[in-house]
Amino acid sequence: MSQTLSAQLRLRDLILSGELQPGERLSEPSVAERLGASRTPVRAALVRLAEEGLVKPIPSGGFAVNSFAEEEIHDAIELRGTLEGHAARLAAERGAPGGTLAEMRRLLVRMDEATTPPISEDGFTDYVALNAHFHELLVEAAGSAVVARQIGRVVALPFASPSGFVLAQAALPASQCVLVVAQEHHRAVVEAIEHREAARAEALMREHARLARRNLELVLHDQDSLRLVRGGVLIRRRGWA
Amino acid sequence: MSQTLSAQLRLRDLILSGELQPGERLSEPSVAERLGASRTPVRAALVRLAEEGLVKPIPSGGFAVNSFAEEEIHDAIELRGTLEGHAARLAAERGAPGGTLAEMRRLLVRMDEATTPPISEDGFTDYVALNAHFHELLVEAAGSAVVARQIGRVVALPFASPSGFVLAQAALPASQCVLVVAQEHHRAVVEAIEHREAARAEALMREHARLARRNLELVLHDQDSLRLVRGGVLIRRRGWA
DNA sequence: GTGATACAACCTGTATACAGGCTGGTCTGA
DNA sequence: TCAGACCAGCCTGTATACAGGTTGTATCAC
Repeated sequence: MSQTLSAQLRLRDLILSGELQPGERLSEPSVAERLGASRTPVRAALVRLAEEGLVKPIPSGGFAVNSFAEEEIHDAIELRGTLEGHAARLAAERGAPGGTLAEMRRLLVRMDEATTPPISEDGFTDYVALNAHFHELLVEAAGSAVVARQIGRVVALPFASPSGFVLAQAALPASQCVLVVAQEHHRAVVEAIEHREAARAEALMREHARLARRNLELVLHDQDSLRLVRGGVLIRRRGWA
Repeated sequence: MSQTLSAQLRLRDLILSGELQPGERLSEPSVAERLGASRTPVRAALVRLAEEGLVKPIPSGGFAVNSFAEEEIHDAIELRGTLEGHAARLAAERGAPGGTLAEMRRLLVRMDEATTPPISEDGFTDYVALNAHFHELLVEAAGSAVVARQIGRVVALPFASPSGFVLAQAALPASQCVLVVAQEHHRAVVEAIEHREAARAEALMREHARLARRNLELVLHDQDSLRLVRGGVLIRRRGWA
């Protein structure tokens, strides 16, 4: 593995885990020393993380750990809904590859199994992986590299990703019902794509993203579950410093 | 100006003007010599252009000038329509700042003047600038940095930008009618945002982007007008090498 | 004549040295 | 005591040297 990639991954972990505080300046020499690399790959890694949004350029040069207002995350999730709706619509309009649809259906069965009440902790963990895969397949079904790239950029922020709040949700009451609704969305969108019902497919994915928005609000008022959200430490809550 | 920014701008110009051919490998030493900079800023510029999409990473390392299939541009324009529709909907739902709306209305008047038949060549040039500004204001009206950033990424590709095909359009018959329709969209979307008609605002911007798709098809069958499209040399036409 | 191999040129990834500029603190004078 | 200026440390942007790997070509063997 290249030093650049290694630095990018480790730096991302340090940020998302909260070891590097939001607002903290990331000087190249200090990061380089911490990661045991030279300034060149560290610089490249910082540029990539800035692209992802985890790090923000400082006017006088260099980068600092970024933080996110609740409204921004709101917007990012809604934007994901619109983009995934776009992808679902394209898939329905143009027709999705048979193999992709078949895999989505297989995934639906496995997700049903994972979400059959009572849901164990492992069930949630399994669901996170399966759900992420499902959303990847949806993008694949649209068959557009341009759309895939764009969605990838939004989803790069972990709390904007489809599975961002699922684990935190597990710690909340009534969480099992939310999963049931989410599953229904998944099932219905596959059906809509198969039947070439474009408007329905789009509307479903938009509504689907709304579940994440609701989870966001719930989680923000529960310090314990917020810790379960990857990158949750970067979230600036309303009325906080 | 920094060497990095200078290299980025000049390299972008070289690519969009066709001086660097699509598919051509851009080795750091050769580019550095051409631009009179050292490898470090050239490398940074290449990374940024790769982010924009003008340049594509090569598996074995380094970058090559990218090219675009007609379908990709299709998709990029439709994606822009969806994102601008998203922005228009947000603006209508949440309410746009009064100042922004006022400026959009002022712009409408000036665009009307520029597009009153018969339209001179200067009229088209003026319209390009005014149109670009109008679309920027639409994004501003949505009041979301997340959305603005995302739209900015799509629009970075010149032929996916709102004014990408306007100049080429000037060389085509019936072009004046298209401008009239586009203007009607502009007028209507401002009205929709003012009246908080979210669904209407969104649908209008989607349809608005379709005009660009139609222009794309027209232009692709007219070699002369294709030359007027910035970055047109990067477009791979169907059935071409 | 063709295929495989070896070599040479080149290119990327990385480390590091250097110059210019910014920041923060301290000291001095009013 | 407070304000302003100066100074030192640090940091970024840039240039360049070096090592490892890749590509393309030329040559040799079959």
